[in-house]
Amino acid sequence: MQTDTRSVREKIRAAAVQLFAEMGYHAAPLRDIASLAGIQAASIYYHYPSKQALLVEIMDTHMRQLNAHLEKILAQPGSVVERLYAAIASHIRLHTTYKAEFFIIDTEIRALEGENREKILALRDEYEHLLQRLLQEGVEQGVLQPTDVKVASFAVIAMCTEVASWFRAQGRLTVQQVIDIYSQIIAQGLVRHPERKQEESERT
Amino acid sequence: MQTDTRSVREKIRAAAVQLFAEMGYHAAPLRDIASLAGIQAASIYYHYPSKQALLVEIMDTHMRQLNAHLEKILAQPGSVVERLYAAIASHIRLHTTYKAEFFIIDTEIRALEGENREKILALRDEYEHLLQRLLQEGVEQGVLQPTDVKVASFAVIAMCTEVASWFRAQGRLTVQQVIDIYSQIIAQGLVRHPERKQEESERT
DNA sequence: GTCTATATCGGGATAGAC
DNA sequence: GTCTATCCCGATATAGAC
Repeated sequence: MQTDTRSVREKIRAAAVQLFAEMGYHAAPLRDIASLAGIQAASIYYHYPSKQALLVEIMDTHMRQLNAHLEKILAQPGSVVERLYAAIASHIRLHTTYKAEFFIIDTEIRALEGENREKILALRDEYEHLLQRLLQEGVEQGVLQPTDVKVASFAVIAMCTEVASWFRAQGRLTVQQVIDIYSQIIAQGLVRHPERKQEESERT
Repeated sequence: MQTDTRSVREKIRAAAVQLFAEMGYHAAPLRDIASLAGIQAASIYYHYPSKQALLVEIMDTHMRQLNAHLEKILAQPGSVVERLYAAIASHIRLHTTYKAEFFIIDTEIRALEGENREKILALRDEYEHLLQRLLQEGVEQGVLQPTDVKVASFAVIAMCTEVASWFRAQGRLTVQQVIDIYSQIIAQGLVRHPERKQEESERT
């Protein structure tokens, strides 16, 4: 046990992350956030102009981080499939490392007021577009299945995002194991096609 | 334009569904729900004991409906793969038909108080277990890829559930098209393996 | 920078008339 | 069954001392 060296601002933010995730934005009283941070409610206003500003900062920070990681991956050399695996790994790694933060992003978009909402949604759109561009490239190259790229991007993002809801750091699986399982599901699907040659799948 | 034949209770519930979905449970004032239903806020209490009861009824109804549909599908004859396709179709069909209701189920679990939360979570667990049993059977039969059945069930449910967030009835795709696209992604994955025979996939 | 005290408001819920 | 009127509480935010 050593003394807490985080700045008050950081403590407030961490407390907000915890309570927004546990109770939801509207249900989390500023007094409780302050209490968790070890100060009085009024003191928060020296560091943040409003409760809403706290929410926006949390969402903005990690959406930008998510986008930055994906941009870096897409800019790297390597095949579409390799970059897709890297994208999946990055998404899951961030969503497990910043579990609460991304859970908030995923569930509290509605709590954003006015232009804050537009701003965060624009970042989310950007992320989706980056992934869609990769998938599109793969489909055109013929290395990915011909599919609806928009829908496929939603599917991949949804399943990888939801890891933040159920993953437990001390649970049965490591992050790497989760990444491997998801990668395989996304790449090959669930249905086994043993030595498929010419014959069609049984699907109508 | 004909007269509204829905009971007042139904109107209240429909209004609650709309506003809970649009604004979130805590952000939706009972006065607005009443106004949408064409009555005064106090009149709601003749039909429902509390705001919370309204939320519980909405969630409970549709979680039970979802489970009932899946149970029926699993009890039918047919291969695991056929039943999996039927399960996906059922999930997506319900999540697009009752888009707002399932969006609420997906985002407002935290708003449930005390034992209400346990009750709804138990229903969700039940659904997951039903799907897991099907997947497990498929893996054991060798018709599904060897995978982590729990994680696979989360992945399938997450991606199919999120359809409720983006689907628009008047949008580019019909429900059936969405079902077909998702079925293919879940079954075969995104990576193409042209005439794969013995050679391994390029994945490390 | 943090505190105490408080302004101000909107929310769910209730009482009781009709 | 639905209304009007209102209770009562907890919420964000502000004022101003220290």
